[in-house]
Amino acid sequence: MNGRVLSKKKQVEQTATSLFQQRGYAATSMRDMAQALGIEAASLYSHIRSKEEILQNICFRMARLFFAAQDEALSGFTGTASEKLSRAIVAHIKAITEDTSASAVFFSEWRHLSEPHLSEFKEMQARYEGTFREILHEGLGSGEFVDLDEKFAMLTILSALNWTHQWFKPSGRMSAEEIGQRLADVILNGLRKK
Amino acid sequence: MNGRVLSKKKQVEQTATSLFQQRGYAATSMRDMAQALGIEAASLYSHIRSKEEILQNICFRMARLFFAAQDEALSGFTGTASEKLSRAIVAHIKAITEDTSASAVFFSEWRHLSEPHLSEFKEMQARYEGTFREILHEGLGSGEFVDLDEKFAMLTILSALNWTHQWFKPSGRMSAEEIGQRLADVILNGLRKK
DNA sequence: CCTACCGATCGGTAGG
DNA sequence: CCTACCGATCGGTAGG
Repeated sequence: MNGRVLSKKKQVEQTATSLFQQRGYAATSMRDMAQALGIEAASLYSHIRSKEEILQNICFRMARLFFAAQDEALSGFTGTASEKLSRAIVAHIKAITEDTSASAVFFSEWRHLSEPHLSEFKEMQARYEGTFREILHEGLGSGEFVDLDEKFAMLTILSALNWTHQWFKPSGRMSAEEIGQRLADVILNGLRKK
Repeated sequence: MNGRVLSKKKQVEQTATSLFQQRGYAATSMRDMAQALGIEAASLYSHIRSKEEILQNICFRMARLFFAAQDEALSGFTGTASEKLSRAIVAHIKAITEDTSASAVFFSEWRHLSEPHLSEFKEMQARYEGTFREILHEGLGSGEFVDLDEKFAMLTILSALNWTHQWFKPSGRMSAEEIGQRLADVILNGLRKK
């Protein structure tokens, strides 16, 4: 166990993340995972308790990443709603790019969580989105933003951001921060040149 | 068979669409569908050839809807890139709102298509997205749009549009056309008041 | 980490 | 549209 070699449990989770991303949680069998790792299906249970436990770990670890990035970007920050929105967007992209595969699973597979995890997950999601809604509310109240339905705008912004995981390559020309800044810029100012 | 009663085959497809949307294709069993329809699983095969055939019908029917709306909006139309983009966006939203459940399945479950349908689907998807890319290319060349990566911008715009199926209610205050226009407006001009 | 195995469930067919 | 049933595969356990 050192920094260069992942623990077997981490290896299992990483392999599972990749397969869940490619085929979806329901369509990935324990035997698929075992084969990808070169072991027998039954051996997986030395490292994990159940298939769903892996999904839980992926989803809640990503949720923590999103909250940590958001908190860091906003706690103690005072500024206009535009500035806050911009910081929240950059933080969101930063969290996505930290693990694009886990993000894909987080966004698409959480519905396969069982109770009580499903309810807990939805609660966290609502809380996270709430921060965006508050920023939009502030900007609408101050007359900084154009007249828009808060929830409508929040969902549209987040869905625009959430496909970043599909094409982000850590080896690409732009850093996560640069991509986040450009996205924030287009969301605030639009595609059309002034 | 008249206009008021759906054929049994259409009933099966509609029930399947709803279940695929809620639980995903892989997690929906033929027995789930049968139960929702009040018949035995084996009886489904009087109306459909296989589970995947249903998915194929949903995905390719939606694809035809998207193309038809796009063609109607753009064929023979001459105008600025902004105007074209706006029309393409309204058409896209119109197609989504015609069947939000089928749209959800179209967007999320197409990866479960088998060959050769999967390749055909991807080809159509690339062709459809290509129209958006061309419009962006035109607007970038003419200096109408701010400097952006074409593919990046195309994917971001479409992902912002594609969550409309999540919250659109035909009974809501805004029509599909109005929603499309507002989305086009925000994409072109941004959230920030000028 | 393996062999051996469990009961449940899967998509689908035969024959009416 | 049903009963009866098929072989394959599922997540998971016992015991080493």
